[in-house]
Amino acid sequence: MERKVTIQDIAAIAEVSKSTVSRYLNHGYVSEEKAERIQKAIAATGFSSNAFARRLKAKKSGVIGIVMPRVDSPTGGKLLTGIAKAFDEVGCRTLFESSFLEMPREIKNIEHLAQFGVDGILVSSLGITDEHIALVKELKERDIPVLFIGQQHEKVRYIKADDFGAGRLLGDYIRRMGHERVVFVGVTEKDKAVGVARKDGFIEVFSRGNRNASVNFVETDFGFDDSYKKSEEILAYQPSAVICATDGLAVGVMRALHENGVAVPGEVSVVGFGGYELGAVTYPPLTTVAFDYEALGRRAAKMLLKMLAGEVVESVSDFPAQLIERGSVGKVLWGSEG
Amino acid sequence: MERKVTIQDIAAIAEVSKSTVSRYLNHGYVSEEKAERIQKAIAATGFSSNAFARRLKAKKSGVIGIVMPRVDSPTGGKLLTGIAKAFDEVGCRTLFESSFLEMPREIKNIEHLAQFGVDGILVSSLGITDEHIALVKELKERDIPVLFIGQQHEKVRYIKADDFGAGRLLGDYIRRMGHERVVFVGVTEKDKAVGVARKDGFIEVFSRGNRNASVNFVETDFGFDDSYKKSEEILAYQPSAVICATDGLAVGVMRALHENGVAVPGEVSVVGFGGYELGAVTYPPLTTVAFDYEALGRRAAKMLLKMLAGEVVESVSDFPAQLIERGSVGKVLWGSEG
DNA sequence: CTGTTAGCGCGTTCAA
DNA sequence: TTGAACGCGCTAACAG
Repeated sequence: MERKVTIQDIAAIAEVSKSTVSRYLNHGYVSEEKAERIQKAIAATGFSSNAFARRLKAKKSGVIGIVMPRVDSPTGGKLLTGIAKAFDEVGCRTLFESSFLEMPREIKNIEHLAQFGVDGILVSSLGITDEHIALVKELKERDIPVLFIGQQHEKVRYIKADDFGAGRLLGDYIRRMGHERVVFVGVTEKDKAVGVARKDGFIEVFSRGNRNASVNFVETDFGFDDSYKKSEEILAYQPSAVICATDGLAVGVMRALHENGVAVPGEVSVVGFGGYELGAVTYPPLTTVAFDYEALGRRAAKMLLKMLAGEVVESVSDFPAQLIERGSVGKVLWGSEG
Repeated sequence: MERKVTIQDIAAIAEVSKSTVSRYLNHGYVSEEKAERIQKAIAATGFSSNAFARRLKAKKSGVIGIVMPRVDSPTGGKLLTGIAKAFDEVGCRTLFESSFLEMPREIKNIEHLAQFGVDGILVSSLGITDEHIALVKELKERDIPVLFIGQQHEKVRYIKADDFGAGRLLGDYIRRMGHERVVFVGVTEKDKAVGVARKDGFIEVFSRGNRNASVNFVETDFGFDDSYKKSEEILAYQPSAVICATDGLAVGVMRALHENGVAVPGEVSVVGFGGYELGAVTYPPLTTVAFDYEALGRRAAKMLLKMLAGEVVESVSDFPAQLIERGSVGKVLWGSEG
């Protein structure tokens, strides 16, 4: 590898023409004898074909574009890990861009990546707008498939965790634990997945046919500090349980409760969504509805690979959640409320 | 952007030759008049030059390769964020690969990226071996600069946090708080930064000229669970303070202490290295020595950019740490030990 | 099954 | 200052 090894070089070493090498690399219509010589030459030089040159002709670069809002979050990190592993296994490279939580930037990222010449694009989205749809349509004509992660829209292909189901799971659980007066700490409804689906799922199961059920809603930003600051508002409702749209929010609430001398789960129960490691280290450890984001990432990668191969894939919106009972939810004794 | 816009297309629109467009894009030896026409065409089409084609000729692709052990960690995520921001600002793309914590793979990643044709490589390393050095030397001849992050070796360019200084900072602090009998919970010495420098720095300041100082060492793997499991061994030394090489380790120790009914910081103090958010949500919140990994990432990116520009840069090993006093360290009253 | 030939989109000569 | 012609490394079409 003294300098860049080209297909030309190994053609010379193996004493064949470059096209034979190319054929060996791509389809395989080569005689055993020459194939072996080529194989040796490649092994000896550590050659791997230049993706830039290949893309020019083959329209395939082996490079996948990835857009994420951020990676410095447990969710984003796990997701990217799953994606990276899956693509790594099939020899695909990943070109990474971040939207830094800005929606307009997300669009720019996709355009960028497409113009760059990636084979396909994976977008961990903040929300799918009309602009997204138009862009994806254009890219489809240019044979660049796009798969969205984490948000849904019937006009595009997507894969997302079952936020609604997760909400239902928690609604059922909290109800069975005897809670009736609860506060749901959520985020902006612009986020259909985290802000709407989780809440709706919870309310549907929790409130259905239960006259005594009471759900008050408190909106915060994402993040530990934000829910912490809203604790006064939350406590004013005198809930027996606080349901938080993310684990980060839940941890903030727990901290506030702790500082106000409110016992968890003795007096107030707290639950979150996410299953972050964060929640495992608190006192008490946080009960949560967990998504396996790494698995979600892997599956997304595999879906895109299928799309690349021209197969038709169906969107996935039921990627399952799992209840992890740790120690932050208690059973309400009959008549103990108020 | 109906289909891929090429330099040819905008040449036609602007009624100039492709080479004029190319010149406009790269140097700028174009008449004002034509420059304006070209400028308009580019804006109208959303054109951006095809990196694959460009790399073929120009040997510059505007793509930087990044190798990281993992991203599903607070450290990795912050680092990548800083890197991504800095490169984004100058219009560089980032090709990402993970070594998945395997050292041999780290080498493969670098080779891969180089053969792919990236302009330069940033490696968040697990440790710099002779193989690394040889490879970097080869790549230097091919004009592909490599910058290591997090590990040091005099034969390569690197940037790393001042682990030794961080250890000293903590050694001084713990000593001033009156502790004498402590346990240092560390990781393998193969990791020169985390496993060696932090410990050595701590011991140097903590023990110097203090006959009563006693530091026992317990080795664990990285990770919350690992230190948790070693708690018995740690407590057997009856320390008044436990120093942990990472915050994750510290949180595991705190949990074990808590479950054993040992008050923190009342009976035993606990500190970590890292400054992760993780430590901010525990009870008590964890006192720690923090590194600003996002800033570190930005600085690394800028260093590589300079190397790309042909400037000579010096390795950095004093990226500073900062003590964050939260609530897990108490003052030892005179004579209260044992 | 194989080698020859012709571009992919771009940057860089070279004359003009 | 400009445009024409060439080639980067590779794959695909062709003829053998």
